[in-house]
Amino acid sequence: MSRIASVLLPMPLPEAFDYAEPEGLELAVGDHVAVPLGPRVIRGVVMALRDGTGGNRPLKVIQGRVDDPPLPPGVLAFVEWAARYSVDLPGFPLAMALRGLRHPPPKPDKVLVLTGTQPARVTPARLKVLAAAEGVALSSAALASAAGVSAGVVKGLVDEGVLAVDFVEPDRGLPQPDLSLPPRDLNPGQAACVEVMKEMLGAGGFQAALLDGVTGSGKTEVYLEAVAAALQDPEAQVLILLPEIALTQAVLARFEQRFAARPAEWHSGVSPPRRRQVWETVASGNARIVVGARSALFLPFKKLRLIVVDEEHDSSFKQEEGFIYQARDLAVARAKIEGASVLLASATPSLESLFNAQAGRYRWLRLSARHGAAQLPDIGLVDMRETPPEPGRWLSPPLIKAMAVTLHRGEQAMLFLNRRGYAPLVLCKACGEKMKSPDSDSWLVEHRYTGRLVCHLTGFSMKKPEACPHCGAKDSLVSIGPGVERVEEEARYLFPDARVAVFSSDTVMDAEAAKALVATMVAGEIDILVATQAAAKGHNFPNLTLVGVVDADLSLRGGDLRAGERTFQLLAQAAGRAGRHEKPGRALLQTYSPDHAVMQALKAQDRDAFIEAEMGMRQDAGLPPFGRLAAVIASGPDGAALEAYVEALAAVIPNAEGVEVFGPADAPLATVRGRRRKRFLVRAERNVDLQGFMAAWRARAKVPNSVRVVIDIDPYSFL
DNA sequence: AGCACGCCGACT
DNA sequence: GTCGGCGTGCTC
Repeated sequence: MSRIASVLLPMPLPEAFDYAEPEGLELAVGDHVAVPLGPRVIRGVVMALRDGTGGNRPLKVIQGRVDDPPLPPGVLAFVEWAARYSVDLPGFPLAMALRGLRHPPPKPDKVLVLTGTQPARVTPARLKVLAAAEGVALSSAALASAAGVSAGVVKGLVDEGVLAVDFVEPDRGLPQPDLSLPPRDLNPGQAACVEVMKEMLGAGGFQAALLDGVTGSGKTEVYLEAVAAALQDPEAQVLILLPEIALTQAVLARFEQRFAARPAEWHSGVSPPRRRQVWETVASGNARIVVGARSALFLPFKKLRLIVVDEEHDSSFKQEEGFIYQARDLAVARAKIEGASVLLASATPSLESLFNAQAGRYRWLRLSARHGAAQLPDIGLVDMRETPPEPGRWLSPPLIKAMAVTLHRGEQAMLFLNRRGYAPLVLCKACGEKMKSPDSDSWLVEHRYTGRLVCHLTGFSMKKPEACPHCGAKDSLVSIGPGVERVEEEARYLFPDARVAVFSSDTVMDAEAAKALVATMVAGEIDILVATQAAAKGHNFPNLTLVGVVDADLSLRGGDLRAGERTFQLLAQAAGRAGRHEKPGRALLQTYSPDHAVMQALKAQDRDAFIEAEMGMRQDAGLPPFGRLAAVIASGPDGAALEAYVEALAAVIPNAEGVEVFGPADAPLATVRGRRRKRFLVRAERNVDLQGFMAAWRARAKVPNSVRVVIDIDPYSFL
């Protein structure tokens, strides 16, 4: 009996395609295969096999098997689940699962080894080389430097046949974690959490827990021990998901300390050849611990037993472009598919996770005591109406005074402002024209370091003009509002002797630079650190005792669903920077609305009060986690075609119980990169099959060629 | 995503 | 008279 293989291709196709299994090739589900597609040959993955022939129309025949490690069943199921969940084409999540295979593995290293031949002439320099080469295989440059001789001496010996070129595989086997090392001392609260985790892992099958502990309460120790417990199974693998790569170095170091081996690392900063290596060691089961960003969820684990999602509330887990997904939710799904445990950890859990914990779907592990001698910082509000900064300045007198005291004591201060650049808006004081990006509605942000105006949405940038491009007035452009660069300027002016540095994605481009800056801060070589969100979490600065939040109201403005939640999280995290160690810390929040419930809850450090208020509000409005949201964003360069499509879509909204559709409206940024954007927002009851509704709706209207439609399940950014 | 097929402008 | 622009439609 011949067989039909259902082959999924990493391309925007609606479904897996059927191919005939060739004579004499025994395929298996998960195998990589090369298949003809139109005039080309594409690599795909066998999703299923069944007996049969093409029937009416003969099927094309699979060209052959590609010799890469097959995808395990868990990944295949996960890919299908993720596509259904995101209402998107299955080729996209498959492409993510194959990301490690796009590049060849690292090339073998060229090394020199002794052949046993004796040199014709023996010189002192040659003797040094022979001694250095004894029993090792080094590259010629490394050998020359180890022997302290020039490259010429080494080359001479190679030419004489004393040394021979050999090729060795670069270190493939990852160092294995040492599970015999003693755990760190845990306080009773931490020990209790670890016990629950051990119980969950012991019970087997899908289990979920929320590790809810204030900043500095020692969550990392808890999950390190949970990892140790999971790895008692000699084949088990664990995945630690982090919201951004700036955090990975610190976490990798903690694991290295605990297990005397560096975990495998997976994120956009890892080189393609290295990625392939990691992908293969994950597939073979040799990588026991993987630390990575959200895309690590698609790795081909052989026996995944535990997923830890650290800083689970962090909005960077939401992938907003291309294949749209919320990595925290997919982590739970992957754990379910694998029959593994998932641990969501945060000092400020998302309302969604708290909701699940309250409902008993997740075990709720609470850590309240701070680890060691560190104390919670004292949080104070600065009423900007009572004690405003001088005109054109952004730091209020109380904050400046606190900074002076801190610096005088030889301690460090951090000023936190979640805005890159110098000023978020430049306008002409003569005609009032606002500098905008030519192909988008967003304001151009002034960057003084580079002297340019930059659109943070599209990347457009231009030199700051001398005269207003609208009315031609000279020297009429004024910078409105603060960015980190401007706060840095003010800090330097106020404290000319202080060492001031900026931590933002403009000054700290990659993980290396982040590491270097953190080290400088820890070493006490910075007095005032001005930081955006990039530095709001994860690092331990022992001598940091003051955090000033320049604009605490920033995310309270605008009608965003999660604004209050985000502000609370951000400020709690930023405040948590101060006084992690022995020195008591202090946080000062500059606000124009000190009476706002969020500000009051923060000041009182009353998280429960905040959550209760916020949950009540969400419940009344039927918003997540009590209801579900989805967005449709249609965009295109042709305004008329877009309008027509959106009208057509509005006319065919399916009738469904418990679903409300709002729109079409201009998306808040109505033009991006020259494309107009329209948006529908869908609100559904919790029990509604939202994905089914969205898929059915979209299928009812033909999409014109110039229009692109994106469905965003559980949208975060309303822009 | 590619790649072909298909109808309208400046060239050997 | 052709070469080629990229619009649109298909790939088991």
